[in-house]
Amino acid sequence: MDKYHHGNLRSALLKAAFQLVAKVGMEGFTLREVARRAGVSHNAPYRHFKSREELVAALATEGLHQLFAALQKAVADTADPVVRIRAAARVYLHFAIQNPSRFHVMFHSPIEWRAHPEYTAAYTDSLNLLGSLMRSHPDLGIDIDTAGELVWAGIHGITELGIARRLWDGDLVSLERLVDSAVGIILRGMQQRAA
Amino acid sequence: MDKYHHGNLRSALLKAAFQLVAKVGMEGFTLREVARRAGVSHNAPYRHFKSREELVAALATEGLHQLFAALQKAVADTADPVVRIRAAARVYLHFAIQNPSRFHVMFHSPIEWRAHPEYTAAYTDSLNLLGSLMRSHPDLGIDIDTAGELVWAGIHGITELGIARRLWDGDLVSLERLVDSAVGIILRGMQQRAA
DNA sequence: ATCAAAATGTTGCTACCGTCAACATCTCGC
DNA sequence: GCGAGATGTTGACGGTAGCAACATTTTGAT
Repeated sequence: MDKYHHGNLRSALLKAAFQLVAKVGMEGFTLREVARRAGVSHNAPYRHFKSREELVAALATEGLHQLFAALQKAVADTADPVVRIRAAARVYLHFAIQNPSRFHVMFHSPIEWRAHPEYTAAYTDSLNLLGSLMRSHPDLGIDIDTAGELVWAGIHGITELGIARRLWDGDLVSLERLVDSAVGIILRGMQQRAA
Repeated sequence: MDKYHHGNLRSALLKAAFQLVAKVGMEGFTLREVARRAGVSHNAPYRHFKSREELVAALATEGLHQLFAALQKAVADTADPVVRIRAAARVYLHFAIQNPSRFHVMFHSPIEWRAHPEYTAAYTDSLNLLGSLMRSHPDLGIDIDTAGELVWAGIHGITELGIARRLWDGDLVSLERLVDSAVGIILRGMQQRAA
């Protein structure tokens, strides 16, 4: 059950969609253009996605899976909690900088996510990963979930502003330094509160 | 030089646009619908905005002005640096929570901002305000600009995730607490680095 | 005060988009 | 091998951004 007329058109559409969104961003992202790039008629996608929004949701979900995989890989290298958190933060940043449009789809699509449980599930995966990292860090002096949210928010904020070119001269290394600083500062700030 | 046929159609269009974007978000935001709401023909806006994108850019810029004004007001109440920073952070959060679509237009519109210097200028205003707040805080033990960027990124991250309902149960107070915590933790983390 | 020119608004068009309905074709289970 | 369901196509409809041509109002020089 793999090749009918086209052969796995669904994943071909997703691939074409990723390429298109990388090239033209969400503005100018068109269902018809995706179909064109997949070499099918403008209505073929409707056999695999109920609507344009469903395709975008699938795109976002797939992006989250990629991010989760990257986070897992980055975290596997060491057991030191701080190093792992920093590694995760850097991967988050890198992912976004290298795929800004993809990141945009993942986090800024005006979609009612409650109607897309796969998305929420994929989201929760990464969240849980970060949570477990925080749990392995001793002496945070603050509720674990709150600690995770704060670290996440800090990284996310730097990443967002980085993508938007607000605090970025184009030098990825300096942004990376900013992320490292943020992780250190936030963790230190939490510990001091415990004292 | 104020009233021609309609009378200040430009600002009427902006007002209509704000209402429309608040009601339907950026998806479904239509130049023609804006014109309809302003009671003019579908092409009248083109006498005041070169394109749809120009209207969106004007909307974003106007939103930044509103945010800047709110920040200024919030900061005027006291001289204590920490209190001022916290007040600014809360205003940032409130603005975004109360006008999520407006916030979205301001920060997520896929527009080449280099082509819109008024936007960049409006942006810089708020940035400078935050910078001056940081400058009045003693003993940060870190480059002032970097400190400002980090605080800003932290607040921005919480705000973004708050809007996206990632870390929000609908209770604004708990989000506010999170922002307060973040400000305290980040400032403490910076100071400790100095020691 | 006049009147040409500029500013502002309207009508109508083109090309494109998302989506629906009807039709065509392929593949699988029996 | 054949019918049913899955998959892809064609054609249509209403809506949108933007262009061009036209209409109307205001302005400013005389």
